Amino acid sequence: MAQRITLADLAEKTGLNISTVSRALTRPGRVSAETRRLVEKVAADLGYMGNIAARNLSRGTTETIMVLAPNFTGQAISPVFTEVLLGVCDEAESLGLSVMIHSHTGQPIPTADVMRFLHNHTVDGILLIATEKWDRAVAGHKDGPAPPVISVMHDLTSEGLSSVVAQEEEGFVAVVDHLAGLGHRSFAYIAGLPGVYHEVRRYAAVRDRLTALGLQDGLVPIEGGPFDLASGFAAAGRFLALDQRPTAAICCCDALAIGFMQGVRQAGLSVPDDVAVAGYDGLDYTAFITPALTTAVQPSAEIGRAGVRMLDDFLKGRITAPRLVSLAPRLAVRESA
Amino acid sequence: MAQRITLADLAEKTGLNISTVSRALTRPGRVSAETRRLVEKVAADLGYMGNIAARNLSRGTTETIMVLAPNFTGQAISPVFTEVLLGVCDEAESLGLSVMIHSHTGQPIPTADVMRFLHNHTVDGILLIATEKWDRAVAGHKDGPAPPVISVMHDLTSEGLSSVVAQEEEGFVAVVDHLAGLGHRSFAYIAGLPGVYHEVRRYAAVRDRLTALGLQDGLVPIEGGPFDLASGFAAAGRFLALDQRPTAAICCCDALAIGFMQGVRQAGLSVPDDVAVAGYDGLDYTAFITPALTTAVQPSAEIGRAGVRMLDDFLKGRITAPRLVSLAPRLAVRESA
DNA sequence: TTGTACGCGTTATCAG
DNA sequence: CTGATAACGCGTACAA
Repeated sequence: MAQRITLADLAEKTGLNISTVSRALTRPGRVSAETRRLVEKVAADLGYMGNIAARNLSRGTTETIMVLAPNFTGQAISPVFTEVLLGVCDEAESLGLSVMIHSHTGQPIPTADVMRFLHNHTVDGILLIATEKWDRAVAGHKDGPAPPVISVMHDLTSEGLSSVVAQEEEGFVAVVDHLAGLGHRSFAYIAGLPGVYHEVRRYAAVRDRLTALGLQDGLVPIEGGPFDLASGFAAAGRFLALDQRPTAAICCCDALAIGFMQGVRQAGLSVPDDVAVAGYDGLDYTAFITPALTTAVQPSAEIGRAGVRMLDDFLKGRITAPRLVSLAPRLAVRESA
Repeated sequence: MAQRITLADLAEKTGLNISTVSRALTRPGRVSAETRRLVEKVAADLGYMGNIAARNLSRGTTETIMVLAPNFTGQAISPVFTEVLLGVCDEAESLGLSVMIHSHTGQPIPTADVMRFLHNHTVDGILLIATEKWDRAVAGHKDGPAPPVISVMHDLTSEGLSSVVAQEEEGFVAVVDHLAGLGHRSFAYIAGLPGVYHEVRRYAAVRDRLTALGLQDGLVPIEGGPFDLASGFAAAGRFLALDQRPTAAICCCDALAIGFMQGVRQAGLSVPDDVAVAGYDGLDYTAFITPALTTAVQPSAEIGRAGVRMLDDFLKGRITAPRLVSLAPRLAVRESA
């Protein structure tokens, strides 16, 4: 590679001191207009590009954030994460931040390994996506201030981490209300992975809302599994085997819903006539299948954006105490329910 | 943050010289077993983590690659890119490479801007995803050796860039043959974005194969658009307006196919009875919709992996001349055709 | 095998 | 406003 041109070269060609050249390039206001123009011209002529590695070392900062995606190296990455990632990249770019992506399979996430990226100056901050657990003790901020780590799609404020999440409960309340409004009185709940944050919260939201409506006796939890299509398909089998089939199915997420619909329809049931189906997430393609899926659309990309903004605020020292931002989903009523 | 511990600290605690400590950590074989253990112990005790920024500067390398995703900041990111990204992260991790992700909206891609990431030592190499154009002249390797840039999902060997692609032609040949084998004699082709690499190649493949079969007169190209669901839906309208509707529709990609199916079915047509539909890509959810989509499944993740391997080989000097790797898709025959 | 000394390219401090 | 100089922390010829 070329990359010979350094500040020293510019200093030589301009006859200025290397420090002046550096200043002219990074704090244009701190030098005379004349010097500035000169430096800029010579820099352009010589094709100066700088050396990020050197800058990082000298400044002690990288202007880079890392996003940690779970199960990325698995069967299929959730389209939801993709959306979040989109928002992350978008916002990061407009804030002048670079983004590094790192996948991890472990749940709970290896906290120490994550902190290492901060300590060894690989990145300035980290965005956790849908991370189940965070141990503030092993992270080393048991009683000290929180590190530049933000949790997205999972409320980790209890561990001292600022978080941005969707109001999942609201989403499921809307789903339940919609279904109840349609006259349904029996509800299957197609579960996600047992014990997992999202699964627990969503089921609780459904159960509580049904209880509030006096409909709790109509709730039939059905084992689902990982948040994917195949699990939904498998759940359909369990649903079909029921003696008394509920007239509505509330799925923990869209992928489960799609798989579920496929399963019941293959068995000859009609959606929504025999069983109404609703999901959660709002994946784009749910609007383009037949029947189009009724689902609570969460602002995934916006969640990513908000996470990056929060991280940036944190890095710039604009916020210091853990904060929680939660964004509202909206119900998209379509054909399936 | 803590991060005080440096090699100098270890040197002090062990009584060894800083360079010995450095060696013990990076070339364990070049020091005595005793020193090595001592250093490792002290390093562990003090919680030494190193400083990546310093290492990068000193070594002149970052052990990081950048993947450039197009249109990432747009409507919806293609699930195909997500798959590729998955493979990239997977392989990069096993090769000890970090990955940075950067989106760009411009087509053609701003070659100079990309080269800058290399010259300023932000990353060691770059993976271009589905990049339409690359100008070797502005990239600065008109007649010199190629830079550490690999193109994925788009053959750019003509511009001197090693590339890894899917055998799209084979995929569409398989689709055409399958449809013809089913007895179809008239074929709608739902196009992608006009002029774009994939669109051009795929249409040509369909047309050529149909011609080879003597069926070229049955080909009816229909305007589609961007590779998304909405474009497919819109294309369905044009298809429906045809005087003589073909009995089969070959779509430039799965998203177009899904949207198209949705459109024709809403109009009361049956798939595959009134019109058989086939796609290309093999998105996972195409198997879980009704009717399940017949499509050519390309090994997207593997393409990402191969791209990273190739880039790594390039960086390690194992390969130097531009190379082309192309992976075969396989036809998944399902319900839609 | 270990130590010395310098280079990597920038930024920042502190005079001038 | 500009210049000299000292970090930044690590890698590595070269010498011992």
